[in-house]
Amino acid sequence: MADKYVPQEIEPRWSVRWEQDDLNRSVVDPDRQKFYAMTMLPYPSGDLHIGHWYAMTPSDARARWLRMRGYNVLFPMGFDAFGLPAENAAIQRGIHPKIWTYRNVENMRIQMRTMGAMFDWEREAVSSDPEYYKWTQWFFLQFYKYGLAYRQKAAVDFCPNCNTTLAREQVWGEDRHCERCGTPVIKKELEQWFFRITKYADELLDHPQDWPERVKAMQTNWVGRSEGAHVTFRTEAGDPITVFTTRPDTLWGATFMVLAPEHPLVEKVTSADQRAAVRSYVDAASRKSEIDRTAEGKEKTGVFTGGYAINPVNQERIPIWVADYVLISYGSGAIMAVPAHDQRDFEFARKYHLPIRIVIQPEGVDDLNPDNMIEAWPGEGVMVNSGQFDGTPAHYSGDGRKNEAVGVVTAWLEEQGIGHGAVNYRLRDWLISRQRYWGAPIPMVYCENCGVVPVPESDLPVLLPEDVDFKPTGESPLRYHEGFLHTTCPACGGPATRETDTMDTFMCSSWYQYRYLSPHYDGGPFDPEEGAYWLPVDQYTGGIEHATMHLMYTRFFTKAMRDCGIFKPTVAVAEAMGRDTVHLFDEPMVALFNQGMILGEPRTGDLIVAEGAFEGGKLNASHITVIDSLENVPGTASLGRVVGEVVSRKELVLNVQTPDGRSVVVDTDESTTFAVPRKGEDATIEDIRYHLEVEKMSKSKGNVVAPDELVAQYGADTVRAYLMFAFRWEQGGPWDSQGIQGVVRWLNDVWALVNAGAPSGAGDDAAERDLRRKVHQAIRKVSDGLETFGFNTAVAALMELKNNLQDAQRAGNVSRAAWDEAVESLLLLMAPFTPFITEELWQRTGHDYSIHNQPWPEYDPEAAAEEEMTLVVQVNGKVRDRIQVPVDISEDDAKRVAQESPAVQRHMNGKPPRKVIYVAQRGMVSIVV
RNA sequence: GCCGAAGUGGCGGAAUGGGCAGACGCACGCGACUCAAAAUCGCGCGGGGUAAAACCCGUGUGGGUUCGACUCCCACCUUCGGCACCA
Repeated sequence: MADKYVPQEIEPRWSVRWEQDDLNRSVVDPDRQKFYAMTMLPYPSGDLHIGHWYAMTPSDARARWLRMRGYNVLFPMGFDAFGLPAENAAIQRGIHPKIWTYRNVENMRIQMRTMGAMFDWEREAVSSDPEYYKWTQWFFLQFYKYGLAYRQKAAVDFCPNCNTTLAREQVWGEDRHCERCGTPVIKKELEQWFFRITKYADELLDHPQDWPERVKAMQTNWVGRSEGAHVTFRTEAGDPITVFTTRPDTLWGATFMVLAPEHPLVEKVTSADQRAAVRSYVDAASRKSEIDRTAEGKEKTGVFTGGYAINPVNQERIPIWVADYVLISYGSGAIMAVPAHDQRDFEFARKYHLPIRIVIQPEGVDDLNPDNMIEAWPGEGVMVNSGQFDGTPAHYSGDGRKNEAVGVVTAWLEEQGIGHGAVNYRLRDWLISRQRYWGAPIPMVYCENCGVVPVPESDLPVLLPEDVDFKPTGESPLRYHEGFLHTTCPACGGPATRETDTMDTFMCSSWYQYRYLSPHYDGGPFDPEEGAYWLPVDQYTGGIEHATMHLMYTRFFTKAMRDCGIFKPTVAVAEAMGRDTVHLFDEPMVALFNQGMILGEPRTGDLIVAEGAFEGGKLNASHITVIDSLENVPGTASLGRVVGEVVSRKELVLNVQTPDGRSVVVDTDESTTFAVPRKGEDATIEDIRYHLEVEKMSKSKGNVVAPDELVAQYGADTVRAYLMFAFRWEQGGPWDSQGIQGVVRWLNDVWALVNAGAPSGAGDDAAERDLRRKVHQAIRKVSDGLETFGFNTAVAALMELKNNLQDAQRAGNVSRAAWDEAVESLLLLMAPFTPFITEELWQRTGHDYSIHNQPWPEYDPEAAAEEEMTLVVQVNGKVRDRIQVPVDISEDDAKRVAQESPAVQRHMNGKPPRKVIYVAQRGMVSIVV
């Protein structure tokens, strides 16, 4: 009897061996085709989560497969190590962010090594290392030099209780409260640094082909391009008010204008008698948060300024209103209101009894009438009430929103000098300033004489000081660090102060794919020799949650780098290598794939009988018994009792739902006794299970799955394979702690099967052909699965192949040679999924180290082809018989055999066939009578 | 409201370009082994129907195209995700 499969013994042994032998070291080799595979790097939170395994191990399997197919594969890993949690730990627990972060990094490195991933640790990059953030700062300087970075006042979220600025993700809930103390946040104006991502708005709309449609759609939405025209109205005093409109063809229908409350002209156009009303409206609007403005629902509010504007197309005098449904941050902060053809304007006009004029009359329906319209008509029609343009058709063209009237009117506006075609975007520039300590300092200096001065490149990095105080003062601790704050001006040598804000951590993660190439290189952000070979990233994988932030920023970064000339040295080397560099550095990642998320495992709460005394509505329990069904409730006690399912628990208090749907509080104390069958009589309240829904894993919900424990229990191979088998990778789903048994059995079977060796009987030709066929069918399925990220079907095919091998072993009808060939293929096909057990068995079957450097088995369609097939016969579209026939049956024979079938004849009822269809590829005959 | 994705057994899921619905697993049931349990092995496992077959129904709902629809078209429902007064 062969020994047992003990992954705990095998896995550490091979980990050490692979590391010693540099098995996963990837080096530039121009003679081989490169493949840069990358998965999103983790934040060093301290513990590797099952979600990390779910994201990384399938990605690793695919990288391994590509390596076996002959690619020179680079699959690096690192840490996105700047960020808020480190600072929170400092404030809450008094640990320095650096110590906390690096301790976590160290721990996670150890955890990650158990995954068996082919990470090239020589290329590890940690974004909080000075040798990393030096270059993050360098990028800032380059962007500044090329006009892509600028400084401006902007509002940030601020918690008045914690006295600190908050990042977006720290603001929670509809009422926008502080994540830590629950106080509603307020807005605060601060001078901040921005990157001009809007300059790339159009280019960002043009996505790499191999990106998911979902991500493309989200980014397109985010950029929010809309085409139309800028038209300049004038106030009666002659001040220009430029508006953006997508419908210049409705200009003649403008019956009023609306300014955003923050619009600079509000004060000036307001008449004396309206001043008080306007001021109070503007004040009220400024006190409301964005959410308040929208949370009030659809009801629009506004106030008349008393001022008038002149419509440049017909010289009409129209009133100017102020309303907060017009946003200062979009377009010009002013609109022309065309209530007949815009729903928002329509609602506003109805509420304040403003005139409505039809200028697009729809065809084929009753004419619109301003008096009885109940909604705006944004659709197609013919221009009316529009002077010389009356009769101009306004129909949407096939390719988008624009109608022909827009083009005609826009041309005329340009001719008249009152407007011009324009494009507007929803996208805003990227605010990168953070009033935070644990990030890369922005390398800028403020001098009284010279103003804003960049730190010279030779002075980088601007080091983050370590001796700082973490009192929540509302500003970065850097502001109070005298040694950091005070410096000399690089231009004039006079006294100056440093910028104390640090950079958004999305900056660090915008270029890490480049730093991986040469994490210790000091001649630039990355070594051009490496870049010229490996770039760009061929396959990027990660969570969908980064669709609009990280993935837009990293695309912007690459384009900005290109325009700053940062790729020039790389291009030169690449061209010398013979690579085509046209558009090579326009995008950071050629292909993208998003995996889903593992959710918590649902379970029902324990059914309990709680006995004790009622006090008000709550039961003070003296004894609690867990029961298996409501049918065997134990004998009645004289005391009060509650029977039902435990829905939740908070410390010593249980919430119990009774069968009639009532919710009862059951309180316990040290004297309460518990009887839990699975634990015995000495159980505690900790042993009572409460109800869990399917929801995101979190410590507070008590539904997290710890990969370390799973690895200790089952081994990494099992955890890897289970994560790949149990879910559609792109979808994810709730964890199922029972399902892993299937994978446990599979690997145990493979272990036993391979160790047992070939069956002793003589080979049977047909059986051997059969086995070989199964092998080649598996090669195809597994390869297909890996290609398309269908890891679950790939593992299913491997399980099936194991079943086939078991059958052959039991039948004992294949020769040793045929058996060995099949086993060898099985191990090779499994290697990307379960690297440890396959390496071990590869060695035990007498093969040369390492299985991971072997070529991927070649698929032979002839070997995979079936000799027989099941001919499916349908009569009037319903399957009536299945007949075994040779694969190469002729069409005539197939049709004849089908019609001879008794079952088929029965259903033909003696009627002649009207039509007989033969589908050779599917082995099917369809008879119509 | 707009944009996008998805609805298949008790559960996770499979089904190449319209062609045998439910691969592979989990759970469950019955049997074997065992003093017993676990592990393991064998059989069964969408619903109805039958002694067994035959047969009928079945991929969110309702229509349509087709010899044939999980797959294509139209309308709708539900769930999830993104954006949201964007002029």
